[in-house]
Amino acid sequence: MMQTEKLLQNVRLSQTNMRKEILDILDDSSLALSMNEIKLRLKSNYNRVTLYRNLKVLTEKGILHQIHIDRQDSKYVLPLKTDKAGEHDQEHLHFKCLMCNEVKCLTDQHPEQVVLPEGYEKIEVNFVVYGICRTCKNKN
Amino acid sequence: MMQTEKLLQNVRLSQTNMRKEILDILDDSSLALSMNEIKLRLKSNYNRVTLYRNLKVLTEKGILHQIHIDRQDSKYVLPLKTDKAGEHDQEHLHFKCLMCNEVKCLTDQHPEQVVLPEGYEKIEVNFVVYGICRTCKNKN
DNA sequence: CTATTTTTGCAACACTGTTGCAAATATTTT
DNA sequence: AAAATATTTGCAACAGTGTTGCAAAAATAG
Repeated sequence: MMQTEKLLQNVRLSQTNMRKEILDILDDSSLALSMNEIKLRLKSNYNRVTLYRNLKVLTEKGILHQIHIDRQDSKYVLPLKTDKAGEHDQEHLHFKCLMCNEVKCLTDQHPEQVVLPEGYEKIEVNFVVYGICRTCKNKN
Repeated sequence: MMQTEKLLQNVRLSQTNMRKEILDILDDSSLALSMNEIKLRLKSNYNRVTLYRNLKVLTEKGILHQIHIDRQDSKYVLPLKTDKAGEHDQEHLHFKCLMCNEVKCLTDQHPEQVVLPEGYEKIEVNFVVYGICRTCKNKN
């Protein structure tokens, strides 16, 4: 169980219905969800711009994490949920199934420490593996 | 020096001006380029749909490699050029500088072999590190 | 409860992705 | 090399997402 109120309070964002719903939806989901998948699960008919702005601000504040799957597809996750200890930016891989398009966090797969050339500074990483998931594989 | 003709011939694509220009542009560039960056370097005023279709087909045929930087940004490289031995899909990291937006292939950084859960099949990977490059760092 | 701040919905525009189709170009065949 | 065939191009058009400004609505602070 998570308290969405606390999350919003910590970063000084107002407690609006849409924000609480977004966090609940992502908390309930075992998969990373796209903006549109989130939109479909919202109870009321909210405006798409508002959703866009909320996903943006929640990501900027570090509450959500955005995974850049490909040009047409980016997904959001609640890292507080998937990572054990509340470590926001634990580096881990993401897997996208090219058949069912589902995206999973491979939280047990931490990439080795990235070594950048002299003088380069790392801020964030985005590691995606594309392939076929077990469920889709068994369908054939 | 590369022979763009051979590349196109190998995959049975017609030798059109735009295709030859695209390959030359990417061959000349030390950086991964976006669709728009390629468009700006084309000599004639080609149609954007044609460019889109050519980048798509060249990527599908394996001549170009597309790097998914983020939702608004994807870049193309000529892997034959950057990888030594003509190994197309050598897994390596990409680095995007968040100040100058340049994208470099970190060809000497090969990620350790990815281990997927039982029953999952890997097809492709896309690993991007975001940060600040040396040049931008020295400007401050 | 009122004043202030933040958020929402709407209109509007930009850019990229995407398709269908006819005209233009490239390739193959004779 | 010209004709026949196949491929590619440019254009129109539409969809989806990103993005901004602004007034109305909602949330928070006093």
